[in-house]
Amino acid sequence: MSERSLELELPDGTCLCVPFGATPLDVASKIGPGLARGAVAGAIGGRLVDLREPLSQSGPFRVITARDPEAGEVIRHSAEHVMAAAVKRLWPETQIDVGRSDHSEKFQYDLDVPVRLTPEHFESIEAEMRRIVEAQQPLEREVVEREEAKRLFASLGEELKVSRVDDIDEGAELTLFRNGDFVDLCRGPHVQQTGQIGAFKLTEVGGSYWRGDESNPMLQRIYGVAFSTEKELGLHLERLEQARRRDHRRIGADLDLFWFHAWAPGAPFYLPKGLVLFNTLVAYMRELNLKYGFLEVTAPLLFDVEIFKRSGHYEMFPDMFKIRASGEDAEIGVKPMNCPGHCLIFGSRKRSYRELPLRLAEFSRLHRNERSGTLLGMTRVRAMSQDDAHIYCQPDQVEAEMDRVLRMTAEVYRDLGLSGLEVRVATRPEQYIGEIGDWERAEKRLGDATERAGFSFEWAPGEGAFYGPKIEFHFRDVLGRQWQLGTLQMDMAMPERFDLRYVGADGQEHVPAMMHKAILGSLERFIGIYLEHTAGELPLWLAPVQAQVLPIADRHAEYAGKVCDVLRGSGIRVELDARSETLGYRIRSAETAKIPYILVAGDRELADGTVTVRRRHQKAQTTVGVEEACSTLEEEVKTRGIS
RNA sequence: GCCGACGUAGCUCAGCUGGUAGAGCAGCUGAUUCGUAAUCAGCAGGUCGGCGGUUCGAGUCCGCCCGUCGGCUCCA
Repeated sequence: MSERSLELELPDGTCLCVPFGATPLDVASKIGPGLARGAVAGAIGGRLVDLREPLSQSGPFRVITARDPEAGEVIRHSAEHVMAAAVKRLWPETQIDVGRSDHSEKFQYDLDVPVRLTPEHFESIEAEMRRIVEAQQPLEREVVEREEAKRLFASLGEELKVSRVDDIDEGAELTLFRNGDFVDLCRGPHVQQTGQIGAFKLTEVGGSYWRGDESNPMLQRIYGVAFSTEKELGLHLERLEQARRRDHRRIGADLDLFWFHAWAPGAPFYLPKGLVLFNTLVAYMRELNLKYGFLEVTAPLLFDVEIFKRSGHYEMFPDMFKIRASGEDAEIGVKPMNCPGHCLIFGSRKRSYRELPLRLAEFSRLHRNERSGTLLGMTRVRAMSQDDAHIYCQPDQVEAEMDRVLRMTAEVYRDLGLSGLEVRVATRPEQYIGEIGDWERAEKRLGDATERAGFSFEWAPGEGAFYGPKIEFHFRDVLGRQWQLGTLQMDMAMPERFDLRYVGADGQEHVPAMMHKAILGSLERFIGIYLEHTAGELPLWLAPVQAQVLPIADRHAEYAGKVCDVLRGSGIRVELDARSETLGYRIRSAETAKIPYILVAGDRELADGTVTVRRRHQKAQTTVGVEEACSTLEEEVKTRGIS
């Protein structure tokens, strides 16, 4: 291969030799004019390249067309420019800031617009966008010098953009993309002409701080989605509708699980059925605490804030503690976490190495003064409980304790049917306490333990807690959304801060190692996530009502009541629905309440001492003896059957 | 907290440019006694989120507050 040419390996296996500096569009034209017309980008070695960008390397090459999955991000990126152009046409004084870096799902633009934008403006912006799309404006790529770019943006009154140019590293090549009179600093890639943006829709508008900093003025951010076809847009909107139906706030209200009142923002009321779910989860975690050697405690709810000054939380979260009993000198705080209390328990008497590891678990309700704008149903609350525990051990026991927690974690996620886990090890953040060397050792120990437990993981640099690095478990739900659940964290600060010591085998005092563990995390948040994941169709062992007994007519009510008694005697949560409604009506009522089992009792069942069993969503039924139905349910509860 | 939208019966929503509220479902009562996703009839249910203002008159217009939702933790 000469220096003056590149060798491109095409998807069909053939090799194409092109001159150095040829563009993907040149290559596409060489292959065929139809392909060139349909091209939206090139890809070399899997990396997207703008059609107008000169190629500088050999390798596997593809032309991306509207049919390729990668086309979406190119189309969205170009739609983003079209949107900004449309807004500038409508309000010429608008200054543009920046768009989105990840176009895998949506696009956005931060703009300084002279009007307060509301969704009502979308129609006119979209109409303007449509005009630009229909005009099939070519997107032109241009390489410019830094000073030239600054002069250009200054002449256009784009002060925000001028300052963005200053942010870019010296020596980096600056490129502009133009369509019509719109010009933006941009790396691309972009479609050839705006007509390739098949379908788009603006979705949201909201504020965003200039450079993400709350002390800066606020710009307006418009979000949108774009696809190559109307059909894809339709599918996208359907997915949103599906997510809306699974919204845990809706399910929680429909199934009478929990409720919120304006007088306690961010603090759920658990209704009887919701509390069954909560309590069942706690009972399950208690079972595992016993199995894995965790000892449950309860520390006080209100504390002199001295404890949080000691732990370091007071300094980190100064707004978290805002209670003062009148006439008292001490500032009182409601506890936002359990660890300081557990440290007091550890320090309550002299500790021997013989009682280590000491694993203290607690389910107490915690209160955190989360900012009002961040509250969201059960998933972001101010009052919550965690399946929390703190482990105090000798330094040489840390590995074994990590392994123990990771085994427990794997067991919980398996029992709950949560797959699609992704694990991250989060390292030292900018604000931290302790020594860097200790941090690095702890980070490695966490990574190693994760691998020993059979999880693959990724590093999450700078995302650890201020007191130590942590393992984070992320779970992907059936709709593909990712949620953080459990964590295992090293704590390099608190044992010293609370002056914790144990007497070792050598008769000397030592500082214990400390770890924080939560597997479900906040139970409120977990319940919210799990309801969305399961669409409210909880497995039998967690269902607030496990079975509904339906007598066909009044004359069967007494027998149905007896069936209920038998099931209740075995600990099954059962309800009788003897309303004078048709059977079909009551079946529907039980199905929409997502009750796992419907047991019907009529003349035949009364005569034979049986019930007809209908599993949720299954039309097929079987008739079995009451005792048999009872033991089937008992077995399914016991084994925590998923479905 | 900041930006924006929204707040009408338990739920989902209607209520035009101001003239003192309406539906479906749920609930209750009665009839029906029924074999696997909605039987019929009737009844009841609302300080229109709260407070203040404009007006002869406010669910509707204006202001403040509360709540909920969407967004804000950047990075061509």
